[in-house]
Amino acid sequence: MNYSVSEENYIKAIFHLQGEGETVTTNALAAELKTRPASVTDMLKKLKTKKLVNYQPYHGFRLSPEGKKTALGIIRRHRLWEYFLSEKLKFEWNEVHEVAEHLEHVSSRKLIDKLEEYLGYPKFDPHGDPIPDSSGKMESSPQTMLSQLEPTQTGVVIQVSNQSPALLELLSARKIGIGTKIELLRKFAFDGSVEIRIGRAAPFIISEQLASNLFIRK
Amino acid sequence: MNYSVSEENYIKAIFHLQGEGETVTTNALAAELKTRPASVTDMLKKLKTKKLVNYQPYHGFRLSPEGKKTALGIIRRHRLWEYFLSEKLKFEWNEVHEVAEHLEHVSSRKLIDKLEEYLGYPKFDPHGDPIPDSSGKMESSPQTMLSQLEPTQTGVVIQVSNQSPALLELLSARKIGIGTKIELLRKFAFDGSVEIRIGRAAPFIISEQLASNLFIRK
DNA sequence: AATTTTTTTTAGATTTGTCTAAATTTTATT
DNA sequence: AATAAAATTTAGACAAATCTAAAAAAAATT
Repeated sequence: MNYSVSEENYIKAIFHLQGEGETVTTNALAAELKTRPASVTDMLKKLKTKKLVNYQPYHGFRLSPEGKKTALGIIRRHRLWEYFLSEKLKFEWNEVHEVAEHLEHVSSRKLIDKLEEYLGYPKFDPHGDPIPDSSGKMESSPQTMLSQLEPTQTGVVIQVSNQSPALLELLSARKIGIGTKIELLRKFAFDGSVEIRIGRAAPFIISEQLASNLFIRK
Repeated sequence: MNYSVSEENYIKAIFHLQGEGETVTTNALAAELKTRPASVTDMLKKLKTKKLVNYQPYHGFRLSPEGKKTALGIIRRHRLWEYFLSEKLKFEWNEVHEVAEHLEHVSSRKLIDKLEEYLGYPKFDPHGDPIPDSSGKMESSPQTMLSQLEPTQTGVVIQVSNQSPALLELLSARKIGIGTKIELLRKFAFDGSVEIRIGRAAPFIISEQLASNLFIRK
């Protein structure tokens, strides 16, 4: 019922990699966790005996129902702390992830439930990712890619596709964050780049790659 | 500069045991940490190479200046979290300690400084213990034992001498906590017990032992 | 279908923190 | 001062989590 920090990190990483239906490979998980494939094999044997993964040697793995439930619990803790850091402690949007990586492993059930209550039962973290409730359910944010907006439509950023430092750095420089209202002015067919405007500031152009990593709600 | 959870627990325990001028013994520390004397010896060798303790085999030890600074940092984190849990998340007074034991090991400097700011720079935790500031300084609460009050004097509980579950349980049953206003009515010379009254409730008698573990401000 | 390449697992070592049992040192007692 | 008792350290073992290097299995290529 209670897992080590290391086990929790493996469970969380498998959850992120497995998505809807994919099986996860040893190498992929090793890359994700910046560890060695041999270490992954070792840990998977342990997680298998604990019935948290369905693992067949040489043929990849996915989380068991129990493993998935555990993963959602860890993600719940992570995202609630991110919300707390951002909303209450006024951390910058791109600083919360690293600190939450540590806080998420404090596994008091009561702590997390009371924290959630204190925060007012938020449904999304500062990156726009949904926060699972105490039973593991979460909203699937109805989202559109910015690049799919039509010219002169306006939307609010509700999510970014991932939290790589490179992306966060660029967003920070562009002054784009969750909640930012963006108006799409033109689309350039040549390279897919789009011209946007934020508030009354001067319009500017962002790459197709960036535009398709920003999810918005109209 | 950054220590493991285990190292931090040793440092904190040594700090509590060494008080003003005492040298700490291997057995005392083993008892405090619920571990074996041999384990303590092992860890002390490590802490010595890291220059956190002054340790002479067979002759006890105390924290070095660097070790003391580290201890105060850990205690600062612990007490700020206790304050947060009690004040913001509405934990019961006697529940905060255990959760804070885990939170205290999340060592982001920025997290703690921002938490302190958010909490309004509290000077005492819910047990009445002073919270070190970011440089390690803390107030030494000017305190009197309840048992030293004279009849009909009144005081406010500002600290309890320790946080043993047994004491906290008794205080909880007696409905006594930090901030409770107590009027001392009589002292019984035979066994040192004292009759007290809280607000307008019926007076009752507490043991000398309990009375001398409650620190009050007049 | 055979061979090469890639992926994954195994075998054995390492680090951290713990333990038990035995040896050593210090302290207390006669 | 000698001896007994208590405290402490050493020696050697173990579990968790990691690693490197080698072996084995699967996938890709010829």
